[in-house]
Amino acid sequence: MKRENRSLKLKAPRGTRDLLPEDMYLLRYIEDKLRGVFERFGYAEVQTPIFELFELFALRSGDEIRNSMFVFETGEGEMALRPELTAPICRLVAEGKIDVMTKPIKLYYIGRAFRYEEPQAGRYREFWQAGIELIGPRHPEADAEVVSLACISLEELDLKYNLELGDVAVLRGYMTSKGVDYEVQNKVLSALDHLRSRLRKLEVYSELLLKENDAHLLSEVKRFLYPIELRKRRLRAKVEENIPKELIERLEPDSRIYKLEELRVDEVREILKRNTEDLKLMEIISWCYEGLRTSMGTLKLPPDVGFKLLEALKLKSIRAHEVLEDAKEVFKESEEALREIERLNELIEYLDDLNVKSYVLDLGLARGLEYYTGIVFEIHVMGLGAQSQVCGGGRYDRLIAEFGGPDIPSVGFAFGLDRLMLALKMKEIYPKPSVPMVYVAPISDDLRGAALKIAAMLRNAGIACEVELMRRRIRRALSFANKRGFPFVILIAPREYQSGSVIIKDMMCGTQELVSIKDVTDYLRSRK
RNA sequence: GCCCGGGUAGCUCAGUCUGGUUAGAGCGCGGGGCUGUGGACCCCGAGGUCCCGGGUUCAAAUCCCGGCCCGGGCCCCA
Repeated sequence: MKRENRSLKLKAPRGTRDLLPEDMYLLRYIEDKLRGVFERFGYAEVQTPIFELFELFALRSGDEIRNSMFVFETGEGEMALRPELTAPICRLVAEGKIDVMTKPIKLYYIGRAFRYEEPQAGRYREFWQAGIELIGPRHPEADAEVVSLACISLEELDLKYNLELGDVAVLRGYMTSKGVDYEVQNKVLSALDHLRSRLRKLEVYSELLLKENDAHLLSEVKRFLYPIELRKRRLRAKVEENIPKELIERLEPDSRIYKLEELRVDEVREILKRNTEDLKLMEIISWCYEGLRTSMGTLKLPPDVGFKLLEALKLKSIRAHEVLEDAKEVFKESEEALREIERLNELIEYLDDLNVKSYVLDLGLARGLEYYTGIVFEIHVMGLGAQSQVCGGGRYDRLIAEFGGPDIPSVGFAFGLDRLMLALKMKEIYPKPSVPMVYVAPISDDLRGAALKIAAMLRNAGIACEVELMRRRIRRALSFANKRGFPFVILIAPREYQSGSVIIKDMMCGTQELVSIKDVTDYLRSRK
């Protein structure tokens, strides 16, 4: 008690956490549910090392991932704690450890991953992932099954969710038909995703302003607009001859953003609206005139392609068929894109067959990761704060080949178990560890041995029980048993024990019975 | 890296704006009321370097400066 807690320097590192019994129980519960669903679909569990050669993750991931890994040097090369589990699984397959002739290969995993990032709600440096990889089929029915598997998993956990479905193959198909290099495609797709999230943000601000027009929100809006304004001014000042003048002139600087608090709400919203257009324009300038950095130098996207891609941002709706109709119109000149749209059409039919009917189809959804080649999807659970995404996945047909394995297509997804835990905890009713059925308390000190004997007998018979170990007096012992929630207490009293019996007290209703020691096990079994 | 909020008893927190004798509450813990009986009973008790360092002041948990740590948000993702 008098220990100096503050002198204790050893605590769990930032971003990690200790899972207490209640947490572990919930985690195992989720694991069990997911295992059940995965195995019902024919997936088999694998486990890969917690660390891998740094190269495995560095190979295809962007610079940001590079800096967000736990890396350490060994005598046998640079190692990294895995930041995700898809790459290790692909490595495993590429190594030829699984018979790739008999397809499909269905694998699942549950394990920890590590990222060196700033911790936040639902985001840790050490976190749990559970996911599946379907290796072999390249057809839409495989995609559909994977998506429905993710949905069923959440339904099994009794969680309400929102599914967002996208497909980078359409945009890739379009770009390919326009002769855009694969690596440039990757850059554009992640840039598009980034743009998308910033545009959404502007919308959110605009809505929030109507409700809570406070200084805090305004200063946040200001901070968001400031860099945009800055870039506008720079672009205008630069006068790069290769950027068309009419584009630059559309980017009008607006010094009103420096004094937002003096403006009316509708004026601020108007500024936000104008900035959404400006953001898109600047993206075009960046892609098509300034160029995108790739391993082969700075490459530029043809302007007509750039503008076309921006149109993809509008291809988003819960009415999937309409999105596809619009997409056909937008990409009508590209046979490749049309073919992918046709395939998507097939996919949504299959989803319908699998009862996946409510989702947002969004062709602008690209998910930051660069290795996706087909469908991509995200699943969100409301109420989790900034980290609402509990699942992310998609198709990556080139990954295994990139690791030096055979050219096998695959689809997969991963759940964030930490977030699932949060989501379940928020529901108030979530599985909690059970208390042993019986608590054995002696009434006098000389009967402590007897208590141990009785407990041993019960445990032998498979009945979970605890013995009073704190030498509490009977009153405190019952109080403790009550607080812990034991259904039954066995009181060992001198007189009764002498004649071969104990007192069994039902803590629910308060009644107690004298039971002969040899009948205790059966008595408790019958009361179960 | 940037923007908020926080650090006071084992736990959850009040007190801080408006500085002032022994720093509080609830829960928990220990004991008693009751030789051997819990749940919303009563009484008593233990338990604190008020995150650290410096400054202002007759006087600092309280005000100022610096630091550390924790939580939330931006970015990115699970």
